Amino acid sequence: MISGPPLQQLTKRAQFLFVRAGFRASKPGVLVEARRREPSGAIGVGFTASKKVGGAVVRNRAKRRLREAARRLLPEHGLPGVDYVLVARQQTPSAPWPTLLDDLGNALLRLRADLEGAKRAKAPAKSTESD
RNA sequence: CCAGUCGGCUGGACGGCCGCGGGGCGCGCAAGUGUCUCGAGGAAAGUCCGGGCUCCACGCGGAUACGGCGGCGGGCAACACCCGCCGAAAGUGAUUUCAGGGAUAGCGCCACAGAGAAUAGCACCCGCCUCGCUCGCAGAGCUUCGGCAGGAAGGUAAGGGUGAAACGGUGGUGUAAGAGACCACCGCGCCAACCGUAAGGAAGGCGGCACGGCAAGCCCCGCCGGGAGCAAGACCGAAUAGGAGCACGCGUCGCGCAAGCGUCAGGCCCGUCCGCGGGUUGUGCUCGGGUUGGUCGCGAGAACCAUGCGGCGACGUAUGGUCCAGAGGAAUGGUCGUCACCGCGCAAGCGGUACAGAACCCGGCUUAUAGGCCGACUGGCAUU
RNA sequence: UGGGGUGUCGCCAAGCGGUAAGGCAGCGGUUUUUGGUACCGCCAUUCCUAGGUUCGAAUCCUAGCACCCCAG
Repeated sequence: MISGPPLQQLTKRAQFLFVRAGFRASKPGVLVEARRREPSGAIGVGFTASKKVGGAVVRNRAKRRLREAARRLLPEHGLPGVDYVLVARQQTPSAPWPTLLDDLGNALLRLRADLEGAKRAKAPAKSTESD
């Protein structure tokens, strides 16, 4: 595996709510939220699936697929010091595997652009932490 | 062979690559890492019952209230579960279903229709019969003298009609017409030889029609139930938080008798651009409570498998063998290929493979479930 | 884990054993030159689902489904 920044799992409700206030990118297979926690360090990642996705078996399956996809793509496309939350959608358990990987990859690229743009814009005026 | 009834089992297989949780062992100061091994279900579900376990309450026993259960016998740790039997109902049958105690303990309800709906009422529904009746009406009823019509009188409840249900049914005797008034059978009620542990069955006898339904309406009878739940509960456990006790001490200045308050100094903590700012404070020791957090509770048991024995069966028992998930955002997977099964298609091929995820643990119930397999039995047809 | 509640027309709802009120909306008509208003009429055959009790069930009982709320 490519050695990137270490992954760290988000577990607390407060951590999820923190990320919820950040950027988000929606694809048919997955909804990704991201917010910078610190300038550098571990990549935080959390997974969630609501009851809308299905029963317990289906939700577990969705989270397993997202976890596997994140394990492959996040060290390469994720930014250090940023927390990501992957939210399962209704197509997550049934979508073809390459499609799911594409969706996650595109979402991560989009968020990388958003995060870096915000960093530049935020540099002069430090106090404006909107969105 | 066709149709059906009941019971039981199963719930995809193999391989490549990359991974996950628990445990053992090795290496390592540690972080880790290598290796071996184990790793979801018949319903893990719904949370509807019964228990174990833990804490709380409680002198013992009983009663009331409330809730649950309700044929009999057995099984079980226990049960609302299971087995066998009895009764009732449905089906040609195998078989299935049943909250299946009490309606002379009492109260309540029975709409509409109908004459009448519950200590029966009796007669003003249509009727039937008798008649000593012919009053009233415009008609001193009409008449072929046989009767007909009417009725406000009497008898009757058989027939029709209403209703879910109408106070026994069918046939006969009887009668003016009728009526359990009487008779036979059936039904009903009471008693009952005998059989059965019992629920219950029942030969037979007696009575003489008298006792409608609803208790998943209130209720009565019998039996059962103390409450909460693993977020139970136990242990560990910081500081500038904060409680109690003991010993020591009582810094500077101001006010004050003192307690105390303010101030400065000192100690400690936080932030820091290292200038300082903010907070807090007698010192030491001991004890107890306790938030975040951590550990335990947590899986060798009403356990599973095989065989024998007892029992119709549920089940019990003996011997031998096995160790079998245990997290805390929650593991047992992701992906690719081959095969199996099903559907579509001439074919190549394409699509699909159920319901569903342990969270303290057991015994049941209920509900969901693609497909496949096995056994027992019933009815029909054909053949021998 | 424990406890409580709701489900009736497209929407809001009454009804608590005896033929399913009412309002809004909708449809048709009358009035009006037209629209609005007003008036009249129509609109529930599975009362969330499946069984059962009863002569009779939206109502009573049992099981299930969906949704909501409360406590820790």
